[in-house]
Amino acid sequence: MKKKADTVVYLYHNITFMETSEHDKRKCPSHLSTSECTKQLLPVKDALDILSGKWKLQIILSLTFGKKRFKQIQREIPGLTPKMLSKELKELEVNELASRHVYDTSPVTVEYELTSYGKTLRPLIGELHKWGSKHRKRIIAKSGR
Amino acid sequence: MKKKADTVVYLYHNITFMETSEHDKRKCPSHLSTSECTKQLLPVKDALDILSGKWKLQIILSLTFGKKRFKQIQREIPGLTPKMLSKELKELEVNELASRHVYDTSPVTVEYELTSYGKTLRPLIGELHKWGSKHRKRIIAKSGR
DNA sequence: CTGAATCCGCGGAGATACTG
DNA sequence: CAGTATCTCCGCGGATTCAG
Repeated sequence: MKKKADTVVYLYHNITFMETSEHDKRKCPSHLSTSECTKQLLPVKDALDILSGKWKLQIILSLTFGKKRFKQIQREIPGLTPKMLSKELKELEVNELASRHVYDTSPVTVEYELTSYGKTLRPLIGELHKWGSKHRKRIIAKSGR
Repeated sequence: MKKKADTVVYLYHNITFMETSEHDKRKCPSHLSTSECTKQLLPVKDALDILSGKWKLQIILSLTFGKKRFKQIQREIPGLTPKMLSKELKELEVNELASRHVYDTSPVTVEYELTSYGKTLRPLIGELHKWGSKHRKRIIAKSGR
């Protein structure tokens, strides 16, 4: 968890802050002012970071169907290794999209669950789905298959 | 441009097709049926592919402000090399989000422009922006800076 | 100016094995 | 079961150079 690296600070949430003093035009499209950049571009990237990647979406989708245990999720998503699952779940937790509950059984039971905040992603995913469907149809039509 | 690789076909649009015959549970979350997977997951991924990556968003954003020449775009986006810009623009073209016009001057002039189809991304980006902004505020508040 | 070609290094992710 | 540790490999993307 780095603290500072040049003019940009990365937090563990994957959120990029601009150091107001000196970032200027260097990390930002030059047709935007500094504040415009922060306002326009970064939030979109934040949202994208949450959803993109090879597994995130599938994990989120899996959790929308209810509480799941670690192994359960892994079984549902072919090819997903424990290392990756662990990493992704941590990110979801840090961003408060999923919650982790440990039950003191033996061996341990851990359940993951989408938080109510996590469920606010629904409409966004809906929009992605809407546009994606149209796009898919359009492209398939073109390539004539 | 591969044609077939196992049960999945990748086209140059980055669209993933399922071979209906045998993909079954192998490339898909097992809690979804084959058709469900195609219907639910893939379109969202399509949309995500269009927008994610280090440069795509900035390029699209740059083009929303009007026609631009190659070098012009590059100048506006710090750190963007011609190789990457070229690659990204090709993808946008292939997906019909941007169009390329060559003018027979000397040296050559090439202009890029968002297609009207490309502009249909607007609401989607708007949604990403909306959610991303909220998320950003939430996380910043938590980490108390 | 608008790219294409080449080289190369780093980090992300897979495979495998291991621990509490 | 729920992860961690270690190793390895590959490919993205940066830097640089060249061509039309």
